[in-house]
Amino acid sequence: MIRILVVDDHPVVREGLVATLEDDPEFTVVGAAGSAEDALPLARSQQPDVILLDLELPGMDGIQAIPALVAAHPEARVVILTAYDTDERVLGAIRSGAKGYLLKGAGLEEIARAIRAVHGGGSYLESRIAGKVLAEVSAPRRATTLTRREREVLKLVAGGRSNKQIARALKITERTVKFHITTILNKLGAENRAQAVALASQRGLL
Amino acid sequence: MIRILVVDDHPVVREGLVATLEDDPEFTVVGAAGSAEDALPLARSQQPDVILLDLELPGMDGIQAIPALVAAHPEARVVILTAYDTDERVLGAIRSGAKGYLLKGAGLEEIARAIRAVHGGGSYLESRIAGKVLAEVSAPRRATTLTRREREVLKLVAGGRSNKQIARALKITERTVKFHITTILNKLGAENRAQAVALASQRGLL
DNA sequence: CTTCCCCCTGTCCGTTCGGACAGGTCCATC
DNA sequence: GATGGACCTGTCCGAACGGACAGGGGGAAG
Repeated sequence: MIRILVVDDHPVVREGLVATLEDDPEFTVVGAAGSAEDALPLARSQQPDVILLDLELPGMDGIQAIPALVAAHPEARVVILTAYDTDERVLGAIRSGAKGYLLKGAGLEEIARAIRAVHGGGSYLESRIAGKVLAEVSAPRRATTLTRREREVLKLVAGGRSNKQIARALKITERTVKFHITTILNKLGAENRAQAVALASQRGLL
Repeated sequence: MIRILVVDDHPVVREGLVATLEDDPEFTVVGAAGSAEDALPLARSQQPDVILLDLELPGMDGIQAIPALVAAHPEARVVILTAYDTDERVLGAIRSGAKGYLLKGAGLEEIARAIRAVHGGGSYLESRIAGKVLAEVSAPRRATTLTRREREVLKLVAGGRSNKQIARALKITERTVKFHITTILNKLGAENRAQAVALASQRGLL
């Protein structure tokens, strides 16, 4: 009997998961929450074997929630079930300790397979996700990680501000703004600021 | 007894909706489909009173599916239940004939309310959605609709192409490209191409 | 203490943008 | 046949952009 905690802010999805998991005699849902904050005390008190976690949550971010949940109950194995499939999200979740990653749209049998896999000490990545992870380890890591300052600059660029305006806003020189933008373009592989905004947007960096 | 057809490509959401709707004695689910193509014959054969429709579907787009479903069974009232809340999606769905619009995250009672409302000949818009619709009718129409050509140009801009490159790609003059871009900036209310890309991206125009 | 990373600054220069002026054709609707 | 929308083109010009050169300071980790 695998004890499961469901964390999803959509009532429909949450109730659907609870109902269908309960149908399977090898699973029992010991708790359901709509936010990471609500899930933490449940993880402590209910001692679930597996936590099914959505990444898009109100309040605390899903990625941050993973270590917090594991800290609350170290035996728990976390399986992500979300609509997001950007590299940042996927790799962030894996690095934070998720043992499974499913995309919404996954069939019920696949969810069951993933739960069994991680409960048995293994891991389960949906094929599309597995591909991303493999690409990450095989490629020496194309620096997609922008520094805090670079993200600040990029957000202002996306807001339509000119270099001069950004300089004023951040209290730095226009020259420094140009420097940051050059770095951003290199890291993202963009030709100019417009493409940088497009790439950042589709990778969820804004 | 309100007859309902559920259309959603996520098995979890679909099953969750079916299960919880069936719990309510005033509803009966007469069919469930994962795509518009599968839903059309069901709409014809099952004659549902209300169709719960997700907008993100494989194959035929959800917005296009609305008139098709209504054509298949004119008595049906369509309620949208989706994660998208961009102006384009919302207004597109309403214009296409949707009578209700709910966001994923809506509670089960709210979904029930919406179904009863549209079945009674009324309509039901979640408050956030209602705000968008009101803004649309009150404001004399801020032209958010880009022409085909403008979208073409904007996509190339987002791809990092310069005006000269766009001109070559579209076999027009660089001057004409500038003309289109000026129009795009005005329509989107952007200061420059970078912001235009950001706005277009978050409104789902790319 | 050295190394590495993030952050900052400077000059020079060719290219690109975007606004403001003004004009044309094609096509569907009325 | 007129009207309006989408699409196209032209010149001029100041401002903005992005690359290339080269350099300094502070904090964290080894």
